[in-house]
Amino acid sequence: MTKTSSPDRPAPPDERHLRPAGRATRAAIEEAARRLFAERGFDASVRAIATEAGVDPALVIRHFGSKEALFLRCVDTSGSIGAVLDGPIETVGRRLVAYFLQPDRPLVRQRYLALAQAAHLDQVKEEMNRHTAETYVAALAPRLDGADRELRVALAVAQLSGLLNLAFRQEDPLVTDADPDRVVALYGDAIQHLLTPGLG
Amino acid sequence: MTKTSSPDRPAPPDERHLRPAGRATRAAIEEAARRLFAERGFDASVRAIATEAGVDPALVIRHFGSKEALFLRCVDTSGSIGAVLDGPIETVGRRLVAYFLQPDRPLVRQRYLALAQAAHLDQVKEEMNRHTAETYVAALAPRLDGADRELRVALAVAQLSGLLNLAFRQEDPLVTDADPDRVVALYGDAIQHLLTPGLG
DNA sequence: TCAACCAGTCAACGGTGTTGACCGAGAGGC
DNA sequence: GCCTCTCGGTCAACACCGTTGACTGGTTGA
Repeated sequence: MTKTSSPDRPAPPDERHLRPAGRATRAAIEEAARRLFAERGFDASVRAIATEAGVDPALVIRHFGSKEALFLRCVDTSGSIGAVLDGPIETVGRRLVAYFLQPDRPLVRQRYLALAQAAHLDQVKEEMNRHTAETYVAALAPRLDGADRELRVALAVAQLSGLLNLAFRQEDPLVTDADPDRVVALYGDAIQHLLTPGLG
Repeated sequence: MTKTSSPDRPAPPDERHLRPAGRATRAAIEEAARRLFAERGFDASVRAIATEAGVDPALVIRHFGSKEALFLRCVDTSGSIGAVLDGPIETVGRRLVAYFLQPDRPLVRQRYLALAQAAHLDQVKEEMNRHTAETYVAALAPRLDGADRELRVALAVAQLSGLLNLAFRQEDPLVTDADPDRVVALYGDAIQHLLTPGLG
């Protein structure tokens, strides 16, 4: 008796064979989750998301398996960072810092805070490591000179994460009260020094 | 009617006027908390700490006020970092990285993970900012040349926290699998570049 | 002696993520 | 048209969390 079509009872929904009603509420849950995760980070509770979507909390789990899986689906790490990485390699350090610190892009801040808050979950860790490798290392390492190209890009990502940590999460006044242009110049050059030691 | 000596009922214990029995169990709770916080970070539950100490969970709160306060008391940020900071300023970058990445000091790793995990708590944020200012900025800024001395030290701390984040929390294989000596050299020089731009 | 106070226990509150039992409705096969 | 079966959804409950307040005993100081 193969149990391919009827896995016991709880039956995890497979995205495909869903009826229109199920697809609609599923979308409503995901939309509510995106909004609340952006507002409160991983602290947004499953029950609050369910209330926002006008649905029973159990249904959230039934549709997405777990809070962690729903979170991963809602927080996409993609963004307009590609254009920054594709620009001139000699000035990518300052451009990266300027991109993440721009005050008129609250989504960047929100996304970082949500991810940093949930970084203890294994799947989130994997996703972030994958993002580092497939976005940053893939874009920059081939364009570098010298040894340890991939490691140097990874360390540059570490520098970036440290700055965002102190500025957004830690909110250290020494950084938040500083002149943003000075931060871009100083920290951007430090990143640049790791990527292209000879220049600058 | 001044309520200086009798604040209603619950009476927060003031460390001073404690009977020997109270002092003993208080110490037992703190010892259990230190062990469990080191093992599991902030996820260690008050109930688990109480069980480990052979005590009722309510007593933990009665003695320390809250889980957060107990955590702050147990995770001290002090260490042997002072000696590293007091050494030659021209090579402090590499020495800092080497100090934190040394594999034979699991306490450094544990302490960082516990603090990073609890960084969303306001008092933990304040404590970490205070530590940055009083330990790192106070020790290094007066010995630097040029402008933005304090900001540059704070940004160097940001660099450090980013490296520890990627190495300990994120466990990015690009960093964990790399040759530690290369990481010390590359990242240490990047920090050094921020502190003493002219040298090296 | 007796009142005040400390040490400690107990049950409960409101919150969390998650599970399993249950029910109504719609779709497919005969 | 009926019957069956699966999907959509609700409900109550579980186990855990941090925290609170009421309560009991034992010790201490006046």
